[in-house]
Amino acid sequence: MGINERKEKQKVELKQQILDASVKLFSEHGYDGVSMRKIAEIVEYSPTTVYLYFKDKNEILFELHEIGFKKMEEFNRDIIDIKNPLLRLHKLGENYLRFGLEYPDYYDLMFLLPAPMEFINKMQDCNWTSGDNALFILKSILQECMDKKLIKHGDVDVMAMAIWGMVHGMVSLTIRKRFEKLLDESEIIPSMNKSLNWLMNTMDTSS
Amino acid sequence: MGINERKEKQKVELKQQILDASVKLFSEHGYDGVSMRKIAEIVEYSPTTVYLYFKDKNEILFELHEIGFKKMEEFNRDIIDIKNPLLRLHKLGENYLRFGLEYPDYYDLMFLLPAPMEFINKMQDCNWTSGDNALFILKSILQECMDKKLIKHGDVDVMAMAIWGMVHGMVSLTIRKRFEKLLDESEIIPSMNKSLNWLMNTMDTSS
DNA sequence: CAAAATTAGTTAACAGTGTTAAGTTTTGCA
DNA sequence: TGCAAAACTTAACACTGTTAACTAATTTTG
Repeated sequence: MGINERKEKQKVELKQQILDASVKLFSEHGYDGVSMRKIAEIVEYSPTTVYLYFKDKNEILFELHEIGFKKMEEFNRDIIDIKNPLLRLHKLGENYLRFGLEYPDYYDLMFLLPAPMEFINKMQDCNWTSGDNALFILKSILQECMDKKLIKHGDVDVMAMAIWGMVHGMVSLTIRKRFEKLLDESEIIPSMNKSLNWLMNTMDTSS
Repeated sequence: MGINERKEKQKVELKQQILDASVKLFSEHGYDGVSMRKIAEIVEYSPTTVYLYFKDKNEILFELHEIGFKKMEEFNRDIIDIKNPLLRLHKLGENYLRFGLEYPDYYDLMFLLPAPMEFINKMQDCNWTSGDNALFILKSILQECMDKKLIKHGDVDVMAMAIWGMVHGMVSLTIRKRFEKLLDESEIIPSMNKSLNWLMNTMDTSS
């Protein structure tokens, strides 16, 4: 069935083109810059054709959110080399902050905007796999720190929530412009890193 | 000038009516339920009349954000009675979490949505007074803790950022539904409180 | 008191949004 | 070649915030 194969390939290609157009709009004009009509214009099809390849706009935004998680994974590719789990945890936190500030739009989609979660909730198998994987990495490192007695014994889940909460909180307060009027522009990023340092030091049993 | 007084009073009244209508829509249908046309319909004026009393929709949302801060202040009315600043800090954190979960829509407007900040940025005197005041309370308590040597000496600004970041992070991850698929529904709120406890204990010099 | 000027409010429109139902064109196969 | 299925488009719905231009009411002035 060579003809069916070719048709299948064309379908996959157009789906990818739609996604590429979405990425282009998203990267250049942010979340609000993505609209079904603009996507359709780029791929040179009518707006309704997009709906033959994606259920709705949320599905497209979900795919963009997935791309964001892949970018974040790349950010953390080098941390596995760090032997000391406490240092590795620290670096993971630093990377998280850096990612959020370098890709605020992707960060928004991954952790702030409702769209991707709305899509997940309408799926049959509604799991947030990307979030699950990211949290697993954090928990594993924390467990290792505890096993090696580098941090005080405690509930890993609770500690993971606290640490993730802290870095997420600082990133989201920054990208949603809540620090702008409170801190000096130039002090925001250093302060965030200092806050992370403070937490790491406070946790460290050797200090 | 009794006639001018009456006119002024009428203007103030209609402005208040518009705000009341906005609060009603916001409380009953959330952020997306507030629209200029719906507000106009409630106050029984044409949509464009609203623009004679508020510069734009962002100004209305800014006012709702201010109402949110007043609600939050009420939440913290009783904490001044707590003598021990470390306990007061703990209670402040607990209240923050509780407020965010009880009034997720107001919390959204106060700390997550861009609208109020966009309004502030277009003002001549662009200060985020409400945010400033809230941060001041946190810093003051932290300073008192440090003065009484209940916590390790350090930079108050940095610690405030870390603590605010953590509680804000946990609330925003909750209301933006990032914990839903990761934790058991019933465990979210207890876990958040445990995380706060963990931080407080880790900070406490006596433990 | 009547005319002019100011204030208050409305109508109509612009330029966009996501999404759906119905209709058309293209394609593949018997 | 005819027909069915797939692919795609047109037109429409029900909204959104916002502005310019117009009308109606009210106040001030001559």
